Amino acid sequence: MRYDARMSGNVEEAYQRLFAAYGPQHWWPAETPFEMIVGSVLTQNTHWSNVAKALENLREEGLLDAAALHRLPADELAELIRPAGYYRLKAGRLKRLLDLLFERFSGSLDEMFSLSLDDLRELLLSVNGVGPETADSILLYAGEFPTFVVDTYTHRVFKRHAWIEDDADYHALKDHIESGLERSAPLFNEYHALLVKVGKEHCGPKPKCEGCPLQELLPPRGPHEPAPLD
DNA sequence: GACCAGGCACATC
DNA sequence: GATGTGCATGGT
Repeated sequence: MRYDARMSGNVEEAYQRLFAAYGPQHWWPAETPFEMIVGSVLTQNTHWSNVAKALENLREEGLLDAAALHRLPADELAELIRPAGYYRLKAGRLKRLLDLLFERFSGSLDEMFSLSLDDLRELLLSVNGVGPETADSILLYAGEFPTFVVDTYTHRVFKRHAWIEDDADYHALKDHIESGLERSAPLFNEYHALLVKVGKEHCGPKPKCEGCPLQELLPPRGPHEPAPLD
């Protein structure tokens, strides 16, 4: 996704610099929309390498399939996703999400994704264990809806640079980013991936600003002064 | 061994 | 409404 002249503000400037520095990220590493839905839950507060192990366990058992996973008892699911951590919690969350898929949409992802963005977002959020980031991940990465996924890295990058107030919550940051960009699923996908990339390399709990593509975007409080967060 | 990671719900004040 | 806590594995 290349820079588009209609984008504006530091949101766009940051994207432009990140894309120039890192190029397309080809996110995310799941093969099907259903796998992305499962991954969205498994990756809650968890490194993707652990999620990949859990997904591989499911793949080996032929369980990366909505109907098959829906039939699997929660305790068996828990054991298979153990490498992803919080495995009992996440097994329950996945089962509740699958219950919704089958009770409301006969197990059809196409039918589920035929809802409007706002309606489906609200529905996903009604599932216990699906919060704003998980809902937006499902909508963007599996459903290809133009909704921005705000994660820990997004918060850190935007607050460290003082591009948004320190107390900005999920939706404040989401609205800020969405309003500064063309509303496009491929663009939101790429931007989120780039923020994770720069987050891992430069904007973790301990900032490593040397060589950061965002270093020249000077915030009011001074270059890369860590914001009082975390 | 401590620290961290593509969160979320629930308890308590 | 804000703040604290449990959930758990695996890599650095």
